[in-house]
Amino acid sequence: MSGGVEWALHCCVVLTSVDEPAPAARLAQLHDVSPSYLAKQLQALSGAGLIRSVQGKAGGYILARSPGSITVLDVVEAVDGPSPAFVCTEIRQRGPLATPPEACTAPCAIARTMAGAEQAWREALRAVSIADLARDVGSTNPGALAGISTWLRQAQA
Amino acid sequence: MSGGVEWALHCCVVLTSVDEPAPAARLAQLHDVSPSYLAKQLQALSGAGLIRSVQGKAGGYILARSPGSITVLDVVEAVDGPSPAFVCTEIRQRGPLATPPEACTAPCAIARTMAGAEQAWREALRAVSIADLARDVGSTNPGALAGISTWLRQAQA
DNA sequence: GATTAGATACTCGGATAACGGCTGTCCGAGTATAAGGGG
DNA sequence: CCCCTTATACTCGGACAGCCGTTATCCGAGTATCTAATC
Repeated sequence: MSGGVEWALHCCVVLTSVDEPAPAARLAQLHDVSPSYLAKQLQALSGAGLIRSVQGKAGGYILARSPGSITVLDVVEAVDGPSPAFVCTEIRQRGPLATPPEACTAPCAIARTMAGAEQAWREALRAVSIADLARDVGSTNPGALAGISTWLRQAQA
Repeated sequence: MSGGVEWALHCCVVLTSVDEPAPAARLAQLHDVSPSYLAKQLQALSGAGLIRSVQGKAGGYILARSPGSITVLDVVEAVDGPSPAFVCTEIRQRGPLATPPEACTAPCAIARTMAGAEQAWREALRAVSIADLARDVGSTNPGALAGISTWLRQAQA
C-alpha cells in the first residue's frame, strides 16, 4: 500500500476543522513531510472529487463534501487507485491440462476467496468516515484540531 | 500484493491430490509459468513449514500438514510476508504542533481503522482452507484433480 | 542370487541481475489579492 | 471618497529523475536411485 495514504487521511481530518482554504505547503510543514510529494496526494484527492482546490493568493484545499459523507475507503481508493490488490491471471486456462473456457464462466475458488476478503476489507473502510476520525481525535486529544485551525491561518515563522 | 500468491495457492491445491512428491519444474510447466520464479515461491512455502521438500531423484514438494489445517492466510503470509500493508508513521508526533508522546499511548484513530480493516481481511482468508479450495475445484470441474495427479507422474513429452 | 561400491541424474536452496512502481522534486499556467493612480 | 488599471505574489497542476521491491534467472550443494561388478 502506498505510504501517502496516511498523509492524505491526516490532511482530510485537519481539513475537517477549517473553513478557509488550507495551502498544501502549510499542511506539509504542519506534518513535517515533503511538500511536493504531499501536493501529489492532494492532487489525487482533488481529481477524485473529495476535496476542492481554490486558486489564487488565499487559495488552498477545502473539503468538497460533508465530512460524514467521505469514507476512509474513498481516500484510500483515490490515492492508491481503485484496482484491487489481487488480480486473477486465469492460470487454470493455461498449460497442458488447461480447463476449457466454457467451464470458466464463474471465477475460480481462489479468485472468489480473495475477492471476498478484499470486499470485507473494503466494507470495514467504508464504515468509517472522516467525521468519525475527527470525532475520535477530538475526544482523545481535546483542542488539538482547534489549535491546528488557528495555527493554519497564522503567518509562517 | 505479490502476484506469486496465485501460483502458490494453485500449487497447494494441486498438492492436495498427490501423495508422491511433485517437482517444482513439473508444477511450473503444468501452469505454464516461469520455473525459476515458482521455485522461489515454493521455497517461501517450505520455509514457512507449509510444504515439505524431498530431495533426491524422485524428490519434490508435498504438503507438510493436513489440507484442512492450512489456511489461505498461511499461504499469503508465507509468500507476501507477515508484515501488514499499512504501517503508521506516527506523524502526529511530528511537526510544530506535535502531540506530546505521553498522549500517544494508544494508536491513533487512523491506525486503528486500518488495522481493523486488515484484521477483517485476514479473518476472511483464515476462514478458508486449502481443503475447501480443493473441494470447490472438484465440484465445479470434476475429475480435474485426478487428471492432474496422473499427469504429474507421467514422463514429460 | 544377494550385496556393495560407484556413478548418475535429478532434486532443492540461496545468491545474482533487470524491470516497474512508489517516492521525491521541479518549474510553468492561472487567479484572487493588493497597491496605486485617476476621476 | 470611489473606481479602474496594473502589478504582484501566491496558489495549484502536470511533467521530470531516483530508489526500493517485485519479477525473473542462474548455478552450486545434496541425495535417492540405478548400474554394475563382486562374492
